[in-house]
Amino acid sequence: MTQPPGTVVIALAIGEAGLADRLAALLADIPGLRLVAAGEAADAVLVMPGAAPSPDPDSGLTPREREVLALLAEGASNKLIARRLGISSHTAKFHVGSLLDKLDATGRTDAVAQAARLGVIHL
Amino acid sequence: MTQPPGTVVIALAIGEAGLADRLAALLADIPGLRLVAAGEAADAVLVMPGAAPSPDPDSGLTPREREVLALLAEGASNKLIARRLGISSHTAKFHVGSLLDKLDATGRTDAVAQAARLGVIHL
DNA sequence: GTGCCACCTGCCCGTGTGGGCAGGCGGGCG
DNA sequence: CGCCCGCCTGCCCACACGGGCAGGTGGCAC
Repeated sequence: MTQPPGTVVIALAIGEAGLADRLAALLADIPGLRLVAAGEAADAVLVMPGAAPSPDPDSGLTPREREVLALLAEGASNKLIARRLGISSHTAKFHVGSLLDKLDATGRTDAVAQAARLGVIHL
Repeated sequence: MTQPPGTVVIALAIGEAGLADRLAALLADIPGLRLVAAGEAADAVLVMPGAAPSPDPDSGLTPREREVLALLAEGASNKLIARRLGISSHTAKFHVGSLLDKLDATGRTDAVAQAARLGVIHL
């Protein structure tokens, strides 16, 4: 059987049999798209929703704190954060302190690591 | 617009724009299947294959440097690192400095973030 | 009006950080 | 032997950081 040029090959990695069967049936006769065969590489994979990275948890951070956190994750000093956001370094430090409290971190380094672990930021 | 009973809702989590567009187009006109709307839960998610974390690149770090990096990622100070590894804080600082050089980081916070991005450590 | 929240600002102080300088040792290799 | 590498150690210095204290404004809800 010849492969139509430009066909997208999809693998099914769905643990729920009912959903897997329904998806297989729905995708079976779509021109330009087909299910992966054994031993073949797929272009994309259908998985259950829980397998995707969790959405950013809120963590109760204010918008400003999120801005500061993003700059922290770039290794920015308080001075640089202040300059970037157009605020005083004292204010930057204030927000850093709030982040440390909310993320239960011992310092900025720990805050960035913890935020990444929690999925609050993506490095 | 009423929802047809039993429609499968699919979310697209494809980083490659070309592939994402093609999949969106292919899936758009399938009866019994539709793409997820904003703020809506999906039944299944289409992702790129091989989304697993890349293997740890070596990055040319010595064993000691790796030990220090792991402690850095816990937010440890040089003093704490020294105590943990049974060395002087000067030596701990020396290794931190080497890490900054090798990871091309501006400081310890940047080193941890960069190491995580590179897959050298896992947070 | 009051209280809460987010954001802003300044100062003080002790500790931490990063970069520089110096030195050393042991092990492996040519 | 000399060289390289990894690891260790000390000192000096300027700057950064974190925690504490104090103050302020504006917006919003009750």
